[in-house]
Formats: sequence, structure tokens, C-alpha cells
Amino acid sequence: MEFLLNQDAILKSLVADNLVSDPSSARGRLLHEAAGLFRDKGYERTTVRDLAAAVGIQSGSLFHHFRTKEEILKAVMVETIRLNTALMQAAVDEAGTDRDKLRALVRAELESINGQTGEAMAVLVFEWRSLSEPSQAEVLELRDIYEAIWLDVLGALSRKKVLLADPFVIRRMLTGALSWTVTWYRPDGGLSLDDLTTQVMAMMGLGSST
Amino acid sequence: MEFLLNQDAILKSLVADNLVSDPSSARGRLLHEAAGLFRDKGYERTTVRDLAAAVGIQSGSLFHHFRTKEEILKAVMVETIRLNTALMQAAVDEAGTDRDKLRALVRAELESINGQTGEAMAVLVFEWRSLSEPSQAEVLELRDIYEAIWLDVLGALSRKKVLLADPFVIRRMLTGALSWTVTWYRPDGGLSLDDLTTQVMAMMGLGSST
DNA sequence: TTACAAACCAAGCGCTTGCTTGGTATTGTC
DNA sequence: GACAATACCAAGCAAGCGCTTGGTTTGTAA
Repeated sequence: MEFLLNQDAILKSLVADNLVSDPSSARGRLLHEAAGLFRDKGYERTTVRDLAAAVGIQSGSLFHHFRTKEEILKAVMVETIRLNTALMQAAVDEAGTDRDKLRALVRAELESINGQTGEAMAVLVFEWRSLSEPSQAEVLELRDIYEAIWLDVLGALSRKKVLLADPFVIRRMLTGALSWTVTWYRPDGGLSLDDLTTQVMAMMGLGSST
Repeated sequence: MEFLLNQDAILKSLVADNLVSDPSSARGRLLHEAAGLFRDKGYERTTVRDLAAAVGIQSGSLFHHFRTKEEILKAVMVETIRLNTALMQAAVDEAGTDRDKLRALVRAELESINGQTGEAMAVLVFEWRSLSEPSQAEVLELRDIYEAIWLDVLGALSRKKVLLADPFVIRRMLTGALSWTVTWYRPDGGLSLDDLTTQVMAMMGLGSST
């Protein structure tokens, strides 16, 4: 509960700083619908007419808010990274030991992929190539900040010799493994995200025992 | 060396059975070029004119070999799964212990993703949604055979209590983690596929020690 | 009430797309 | 060396695409 309140507080703070669109604004609603459509049909198969219909306006009116269709894709990605970076940082800050911090990161990333921002996160993974190279470069800068949080924690654990493999390799394997959950994980399948987090930690030899 | 000869023998046997196109045939060359283009630009952004130009014919002539553009995508996926299922099975058969079998599978999947069939494997992962639902169902059947090989080995290891987590979860995590290597692994980066295999096994607590 | 900008509509332009068509080389077979 | 069958070309069609345009409605503040 406090966790959810905290999430909401983080979102509000980002909205106040104009780093993320207010979900109730016209722009925010469009980005939310766009994320859903892009995930379900892919960016290329989603037409500007689809996007416009999803928010109940004419296709031409979209270009009053965004100059190009690609700008919409970029905005989805940028705002998603910003939000999740903040959520991730908060999760780390709240955790005590380094192992707890890693668990918090795994849990938070699973949440971001399979929860509220799941559609947008899937877009980030599967529609990357649809972004123009200049835009990719911009988004990559934001991604570096995000990744630094992970590598900080993994680096600390590595120095303590509790990791079974190279921290960089582990992070990349985790990126793939956690992203992939979007293709198979269903919350109603008898496996909670907490369970899944536990399994992931166990798989890396960082289970609760010992 | 024997490994490579073996790979080639498997390919030839599949070609003889008409399960995979001869890479030197017109159809085979087109599928190879298509895999490359689909991976680089995505299926939707690749036009039939791109495909035709890649093999040096007119765009209309493509439809003498395939009825639709989607049929090309499907053929790329089907033939890739067929080939890799055979390669995977051979890798398992050659290995001794169950742990060696798992290592062989990891190694073989890394090879398929980052080696010769890498382009096509990437297409399988990233262009899945571009396939129509009926085609998806067909390909899924083939994929089940492929997955059964993995689950056999993981199941055996699980019964021996050497796995740190549920075998189904492990397989899905591995699918994501190994597929994801296509986005970052470069053979000239000082890390061989054997090294990477070792890291993956170590990460799961199945390293060479003990 | 007036003034003005932001938000939107209705229509459609220019281009690209997957695919078709009617005809011409090229190939293998007896 | 006749003859299909196969492989291809040149041209283009109908539909859908991202985006533009000129004009109307809505919200806001003096």
C-alpha cells in the first residue's frame, strides 16, 4: 500500500517537473493508448488513424500535438524510461543490504514490465528498431542512467564475491530474461510477481537460504 | 571441426527431405536475404522491392515463388526452427551427463542465435507479431517440439535436485536471456561463445566446480 | 464582450505498398 | 530439336499510408 502511494507520489513529482505527461491530459492519454497499440500491433502496423480513433479525434488532429508519428513512439519510450528510472532508484534506496537492493531491482523491473507501464516497456524492447537513429541515441542516454543503477548494485555484490558470474553478463542476461516475461507471464497463472522474483534470485544462487 | 561437419550433414539431410531449402537454390537464397533484411529493418519496413533487389529480380517475380509476403516470413521461421531443432537434438545426443546435455543446449542455442542462423533466429524473436494468427499456430507446433528437448533435460536435472529453481521458469528465463544476446554479443569482443556458455552455466549454479 | 490562441474537423494530396497481369526468356526432357 | 514447364520482366492498379491545408469550435482571460 505504501509502495503504491509511493509510486504515485513519484509519478506526480515527475509530472510536476514536466518530465512525464499527466496521464489524464490529452497528451498523456494518447501516449497511453499509443503504447497499447504499439505493443499489440507493432509500431508500423499501427496507423495514425488507429491512434486518433483510440482517443476519439481525427487523424489530422494528431499532428497538432506531435509533429510526426515517430515523435509519438519516442515520447512513449522517453517517458517510460524516466518514470521507471525514478521508480527503480526509489526501490534501491528503500532496500537495506545489497542483496535486498538486487531483489528490489528485480521485483521493480518485473513490475514495470508486467504492471502499469508494461505496454510501454514492451514497446521499448520490441519497437527499438522503429526509432530513427538520432532518436535512438537520445533514448540511449537515458537508458545509461537506468543501467547505472543496476550496475552499481551488481558491482557491489561482485566485490563481495557473492555473484556466480560477471556482473555485466549477469545484467544483460537479466535484461533479456526479465523482458521476456512479457511474452509468457500472466498474473492469474498461480505465480505472483513476488514468487517470480524469488525464483529469479534463487536461480542466481541468491535465494533466501544461507 | 567434426562439429561443423556434423552441422553440415544435418543440413544436407533436411534439404534431402525437403524440410529446409537448399541454401544455394533460388528459394534458399531469397530466404537467407529475407532473414537479413527482416532482422535489420523489421518485416514491415522491408518491402517486396527490397527483397527482390536483394536477389536481383523484379518485385513482381517474387510472387512466382511465394504467394504473399507473409509466406516468406513464415518460411524463414519454419525452416529455421526445423534446422535448429535438428541441431539441438544432435547436440543433446552427443553429450553424456544431463549437465553436459544442458551445457550443450545452451551452447547450441547461443550458436544458433549468434552464428549462421542468427538473422533468422532474431526474426523469430522480434517479428513474431507480424505473423498472422493461423501461421503463428503452425509455427508454435514446431516450437513445441523444440522446447520439449529443453524440458526433457531440465526435468531430469530437476529430479536430481541440482536446479535452483523451477525448470519451466528456468527455461523461460533462459529463452529470454539467450535470445537477448543478439542485441549485445559481438564475437570480436573478447568473449567467445564458449566463455559465454560457461558464464551462463555458472550463473545457474551449474559451473564446472563441485 | 471581445480578443486570441489552442484544439479540433473535413477533405484530400502525393506517395508507397503488396500484388496482378500479359507477355518473354530460359531451362530441362524425350 | 520440339515443347512444355518454369522463371522472369515491364508496367501498373487499387488501397492505404503519413501528413497538410484551410477553416471552425472551444477555452481563457481582460
